[in-house]
Amino acid sequence: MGRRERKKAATRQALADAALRLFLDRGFDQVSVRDVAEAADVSTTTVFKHFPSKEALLFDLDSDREAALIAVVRDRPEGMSIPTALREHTLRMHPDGAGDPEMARFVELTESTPALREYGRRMWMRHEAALAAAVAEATGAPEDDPGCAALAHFALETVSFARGRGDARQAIEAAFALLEHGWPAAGQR
Amino acid sequence: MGRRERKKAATRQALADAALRLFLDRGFDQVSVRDVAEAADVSTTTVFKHFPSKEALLFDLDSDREAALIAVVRDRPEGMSIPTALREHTLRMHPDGAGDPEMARFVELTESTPALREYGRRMWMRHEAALAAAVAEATGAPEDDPGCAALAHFALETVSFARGRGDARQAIEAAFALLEHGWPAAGQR
DNA sequence: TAAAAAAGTGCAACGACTCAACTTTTCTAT
DNA sequence: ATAGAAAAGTTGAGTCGTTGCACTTTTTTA
Repeated sequence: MGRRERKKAATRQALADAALRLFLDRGFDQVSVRDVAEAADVSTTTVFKHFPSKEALLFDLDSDREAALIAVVRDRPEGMSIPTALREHTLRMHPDGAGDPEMARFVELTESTPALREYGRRMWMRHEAALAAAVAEATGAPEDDPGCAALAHFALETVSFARGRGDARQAIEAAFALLEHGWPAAGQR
Repeated sequence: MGRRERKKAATRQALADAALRLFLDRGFDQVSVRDVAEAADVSTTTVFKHFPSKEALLFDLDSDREAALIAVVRDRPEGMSIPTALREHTLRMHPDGAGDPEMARFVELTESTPALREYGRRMWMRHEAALAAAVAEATGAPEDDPGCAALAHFALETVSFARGRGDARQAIEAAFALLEHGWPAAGQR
């Protein structure tokens, strides 16, 4: 790895670090890209050579979540339904305040800033096509089967739905119950 | 209605008209707010006194869609399930190229411009809470029941899901079938 | 090793949007 | 009816995110 690539990676890291620190400190909207650039001692243009947008400064660690999602569908235990497997995965991934306080502050920041919420949702929803394909593969349906695509879409949407509700865990469970069993008929309610 | 309010409404209408014409003509990103202001013979700042954003210039006719949504749930025919009623409503509202060509061009514009797609979705999703309350009311569940909220969320998401898929009608039907009957068990697939 | 290609950096600019001030219109108290 | 206050419309100057163009630096190629 040449000196050039090392310096590039260092600059990128310095930018991400400075951004995280400043955003947590003052709030996303109270920090300008110029501030971040200055804190990392580069020009504002350089920021956008490393990151496609201001929001992207925060969502740097974004890889192999798609792979995990697909593996959950493909490698689920014998007899477990796809919605159940996805529900367990979603609940497992969901950041309950239990983790370190740094993470808690990060989650609080992203959920309370509209631009970040929206960006996070878009990033998450990018996996819809891949997940739909995995579901189709697992059930033997045609690759672009609309039912599989709908399940993929709604399963991913679940985390967006859980946001802003009081009890996120309960919301996720209710949403997946609907996907698994459908809307209860009038008699059984 | 005084002269003042009339003039205000006239300016607002002139802005919306100019915006629609210019956007359809050149495309959303190829028209600046300044262009719209100039076409309506006001300053750019005035535009933002009438509309909260550039996107809002297009989504002016936005009222009583929520009322219709709630009425669909409340006044559905005896014996018709809520998901079915919402499915019929969604299909009925969906703009198939059948209407006037002006509408077709409008739909094409909003669907091909990312900023407009996103904005349209946000506006549409604003009705989630009201729809969830209507569903809870209709089933006798507590007002903030997570299952009712999930149905409302997913039912609205349906149109977002149908976007970008080849056959929108088929997509909507598949999505509502999932909400109505749940994910088919392994045996019946 | 020179030249050329590629990549990093920065200045200046554009477009969306806001702020503080100014003007005009409407309301209210005499 | 009218002066003065309050409300609302309008504006020019500025901020912030983001991009095009020019320049420097590093790597590759002849």
